[in-house]
Parts: sequence; structure tokens; C-alpha cells
Amino acid sequence: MKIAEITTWPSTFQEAKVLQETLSCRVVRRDHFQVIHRVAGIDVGFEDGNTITQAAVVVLEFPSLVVLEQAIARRPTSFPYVPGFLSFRELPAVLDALQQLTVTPDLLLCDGQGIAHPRRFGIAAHLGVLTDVPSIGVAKSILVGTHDDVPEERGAWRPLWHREECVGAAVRTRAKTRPLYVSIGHRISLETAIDYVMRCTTRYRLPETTRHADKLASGRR
DNA sequence: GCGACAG
DNA sequence: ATCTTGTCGC
Repeated sequence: MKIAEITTWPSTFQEAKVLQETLSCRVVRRDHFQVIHRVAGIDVGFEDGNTITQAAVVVLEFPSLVVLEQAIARRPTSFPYVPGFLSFRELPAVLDALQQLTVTPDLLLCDGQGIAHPRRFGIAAHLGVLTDVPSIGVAKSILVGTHDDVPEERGAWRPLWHREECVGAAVRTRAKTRPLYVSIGHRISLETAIDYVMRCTTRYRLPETTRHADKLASGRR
């Protein structure tokens, strides 16, 4: 797929923060897409003591969840891991991998937060804005916010609150396992995002998209 | 100032 | 994220 947006990568945290505050205005928090036929899972891994960043993208047919295509990109790591600035570390490699795809995904499921972020611009929101493809943040733990206890059964969820605002949801994708944290990335509402995450999840805690991408990024095929 | 803190 | 095998539990 082609990525039209010209991307700027900051060299200081000050610049990065300003960029997040500027681009966060572009996030569309309501449903704005057509029929979803292809869903992409994205994951990033590190090698050689974190000096190499490897991004993996796997495109699945929706709703069958059959694998259609996959891509891998590797490049030198250029930004440290600092909570709140994950996208600057991982997105350069992710964009490389996305550009290799021969088909354009209709929806991106990204490891990490969407707008459940101090400046409402986590990695899923950043990726959505840069590609202009609908995206969802699917995180295994919280960056910011709190929530009430989530009932044990699969499908149950509770709002994730941060500074009086609902920024996402704690979602039980599998009974008796820790919830996942789902948030708006771009061009999708929270309710719809939760629905797509559930429809991409079968018998495990993580969505099939994420599981395929995890496996590919860690070199297990 | 102190503690928390996606991957 | 990553270092790492078998093992305990549903």
C-alpha cells in the first residue's frame, strides 16, 4: 500500500510532544469507513540488544480471519522506549512493512493505545492519522486511566477513564483472563472498535490479528 | 518531590 | 520489548 502523508520524525522529546499535540486534532473519533474486508495485525520486536527494530504486518480476510498476506521490515532502532512516546520508536519500521503490502487493509489493529494516552495520541492514533486508514488500539496493559471491575464473562467491558473523559475500554476477550484495553485509533467509534476486536478474537485472549503478527515478528514463522 | 509508566 | 524449560492448573 502507498502512504501519502509525509512523516516527520522528531529528534527531541519537546518536538515529539508538540507533534503529538498538533496531530491529535486530526483524529476522527466516529465511524468513518465502508465495508471491512481486510483487517491487519501489527506488531514490533527488537533484536541485538534493541539496536534493530523489526515490524510485522499480517492481513486477514474479515470475518473469516484467513491469512491473506504478510510483510516484515527491519531497520536500526532510532528512538528510545519512553512511555508516552512509543510511536516514534516503532512506527518508522511499521510504515516500511505496510508499504510492502500489495493489498490495502481496511482496518488496522495496533499493539498499544489509541487515544488512551496523556495527549490522546498513542501509537494506534498516530498510525491511523499517517495512513488515513481506520485503526484501533489494542493494549495488554494500561498507560493512563482507571476502570471499574470488569465482569468475568467474555465480551464484558467497562469504560477506561482519564481526566473525566472516557478514553477507551477494559474488555474481557476471554473469560477469566485479564482484560485488554481497547481505544479509538482513527475513523472508528469506541463501541464499534470493541465489536471488531471481539470479532477478531476466537479462543485466546489476544485477537488473531495480533497473534499472527506477534508470531511473525518474533521469527516463529 | 514521589510514584506510575503502552511496547 | 527481551532473557528462557519445564511445569502447574483449568
